[in-house]
Amino acid sequence: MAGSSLAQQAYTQIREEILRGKLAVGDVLSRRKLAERLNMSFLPITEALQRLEAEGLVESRPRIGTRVRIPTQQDVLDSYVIREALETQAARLCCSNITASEREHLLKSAKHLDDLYRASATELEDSPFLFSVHTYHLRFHMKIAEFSRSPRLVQSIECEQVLIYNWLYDTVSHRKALPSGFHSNLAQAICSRKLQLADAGMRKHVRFGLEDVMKSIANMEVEKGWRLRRVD
Amino acid sequence: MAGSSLAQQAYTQIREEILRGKLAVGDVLSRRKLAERLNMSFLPITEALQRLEAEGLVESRPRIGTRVRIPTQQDVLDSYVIREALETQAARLCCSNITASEREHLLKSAKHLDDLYRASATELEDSPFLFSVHTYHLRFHMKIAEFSRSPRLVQSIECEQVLIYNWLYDTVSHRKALPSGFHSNLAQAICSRKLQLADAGMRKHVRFGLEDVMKSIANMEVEKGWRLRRVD
DNA sequence: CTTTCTACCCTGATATATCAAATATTGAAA
DNA sequence: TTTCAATATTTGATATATCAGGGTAGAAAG
Repeated sequence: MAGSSLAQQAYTQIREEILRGKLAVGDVLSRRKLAERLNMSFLPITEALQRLEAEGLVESRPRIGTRVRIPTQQDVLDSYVIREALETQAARLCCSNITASEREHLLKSAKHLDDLYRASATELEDSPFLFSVHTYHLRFHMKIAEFSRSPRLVQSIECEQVLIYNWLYDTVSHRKALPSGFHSNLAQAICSRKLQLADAGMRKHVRFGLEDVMKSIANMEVEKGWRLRRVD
Repeated sequence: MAGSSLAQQAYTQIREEILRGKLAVGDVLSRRKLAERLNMSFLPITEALQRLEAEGLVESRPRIGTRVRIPTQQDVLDSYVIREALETQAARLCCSNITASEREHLLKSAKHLDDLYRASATELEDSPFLFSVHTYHLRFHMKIAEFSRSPRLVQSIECEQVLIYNWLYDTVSHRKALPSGFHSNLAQAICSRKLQLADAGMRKHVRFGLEDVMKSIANMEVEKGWRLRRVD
């Protein structure tokens, strides 16, 4: 980290703060303030924000300002479409290429994940335990992507995942209990050696919960205009 | 165009030159030379190159140089994996959402495209006619994406398409004749209202020809190191 | 003639300065 | 008190300057 470029450091830092919720949706990001806070000139900051904008985490308008992106219903819908496309592909390739030991690992992880979710049913909404479950869940999905043996696919999924996925964690997820064996069933479908099963299993998995998220987005009242009121 | 930012102009210009082959694979891109040629400082150039790097069209190493990206076999393989993921998703959604008039349009385009390919069988490798066929082919695929009614999906496919797709045009494509009714069959599968048919049809379509491309890449002897010999 | 090493040059990275556009603020006029 | 226009401020965009890392050519040594 210390050896990487300033732009890289800024990117990592800002992204982390957005994902952790330290910077909330709609928050204004002043390049100069950030530069001062991160102790660098605002050029590396600009580069970092350009990358984040390309990834869809922030949005900016020329000579007006930059803010953490406010996702629309269409954004979330689109995100799920892409996720479904990429993750079903990962499931297919994983199904074809997975080794015996990886298969064992995946099945075990799925079982563990289901147990975690069952245990977390009684937890409070913002407990650290829930966050760890969430992290584990993400890792489970990335594991499937890795077993597909397509580095680029892993990268694409990673990029899509964090966009809305992490955001929905804060707003709605875990509201409804998951079906029993939710992840175990998926893992078994993937390990079945049958492409159709793997494909259908993942498709169902991704689509689950989409409606809830859509509803919560609709209820969320956010400033859609560009009134970037200064924060002092 | 004249009203857009310098960075945007640079991006469009450089990208165009890469896609048109004016800048060949492996060519060195000097930010300062580009800045002078495009009549701007090298900051907008830097921003443009960063975007192109994120999209995978160029690659750069700190304090060494930037060049038009040299795709590896793995790159091409990965590109096809992503394309298959995104385009089958487009085919599925298109299958579900297409209107009667759009269906008619799609079927007609497919027929026309098949005719074009049949007519182009006797053309020379680098004829302008072949390029127009290629362009029409691309438009056919984007039409399917549009009919899926997911703007983001269109955008993602657009981004993936140009990367390698256009490149392979120059190196190998059209070497082998396409099966008769290649595109008409795809269009019919998509218009069948049956998801499985649409999915399978597109999957087959995308995979066709992958092997040829892979072979031609293997034979291509390019400098893989970073010997960025100056061009005067 | 070949190998080694050093000085020079080019590269991307970063800092600082300036600009024009758009917003926010203020204060005078109604 | 309200309206509105002039001004101050902030923003992203761009230009220019400087820096340190790495490559290259050519001198020096074998």
